Amino acid sequence: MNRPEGENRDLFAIADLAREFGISTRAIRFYETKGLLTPERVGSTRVFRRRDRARLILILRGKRLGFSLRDISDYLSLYEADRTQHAQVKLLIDKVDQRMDLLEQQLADLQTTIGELREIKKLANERLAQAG
Amino acid sequence: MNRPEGENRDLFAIADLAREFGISTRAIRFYETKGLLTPERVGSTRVFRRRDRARLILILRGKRLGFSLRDISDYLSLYEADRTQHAQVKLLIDKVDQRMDLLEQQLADLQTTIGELREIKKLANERLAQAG
DNA sequence: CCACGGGCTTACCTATGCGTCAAACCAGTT
DNA sequence: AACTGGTTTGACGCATAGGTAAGCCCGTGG
Repeated sequence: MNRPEGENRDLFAIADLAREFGISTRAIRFYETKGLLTPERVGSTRVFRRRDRARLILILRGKRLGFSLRDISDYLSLYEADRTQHAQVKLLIDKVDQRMDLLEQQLADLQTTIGELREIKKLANERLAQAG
Repeated sequence: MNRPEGENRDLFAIADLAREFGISTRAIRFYETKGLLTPERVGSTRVFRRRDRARLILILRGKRLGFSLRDISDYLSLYEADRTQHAQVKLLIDKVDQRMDLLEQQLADLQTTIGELREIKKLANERLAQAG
């Protein structure tokens, strides 16, 4: 009745992945046009294997991290075994470092903003109390 | 000869602000069309006061924080003195909280990614050593 | 036989946030 | 008068990441 779950299977339809990861089939096709996924075909129908599924997971993580599909594409090329070239890897590690710096900066800015909002909120509350 | 600096003056031309904050005049006009800035006019020429300059600073911080101009616009409405309504403020504080959660999530994801990159780098180095 | 669910492709549409001219208008100077 | 520099409004362009049909094909079940 219920097929084995993600990890255990080896063949996935586009809708399977879409459902599993809560994205649209359109998005998946889009990633393919950008070269991030390269599903096989049976006739004209896409057939994804575990490898594609793994890549998709990395794609989605990359997106959560705020990287562009272009960046993610570069990152994915790291996983193309043999071509693991030192320079490439360094370049990507640098990108990740930059991204971390940016996020830390943002967190700091946010602390400031939060402080201001609390202040505004306090004033608002006082005003409400007086008006009441 | 040299005019007083930002803080001390009260009138600014569009180019003054653009220069001071390292953005284009086009960007400033764009913010105006979006209602984030409302400079006065002398004839057809925009004239900005300290208030506009202050708002611009907030706009730029909002952008650093990754908020959309729409969000920033909402945030700025907080500074419209009297209308500091409790609900509004809460709503925005929520947004900031959400943003913080997101950033923390991103930082966590980044730690994972960094770990993986280090691993890849290590493998690459080993391979280089063997090849050498 | 025919409808129905999925999948495919092509192609146009959207939202963001400006960049990049273009054409025009003043103001002050030479 | 001509030129320079700054400003204005319009309007089109661009990149990113898909959304949203439209139209076609295929296999299945009633």
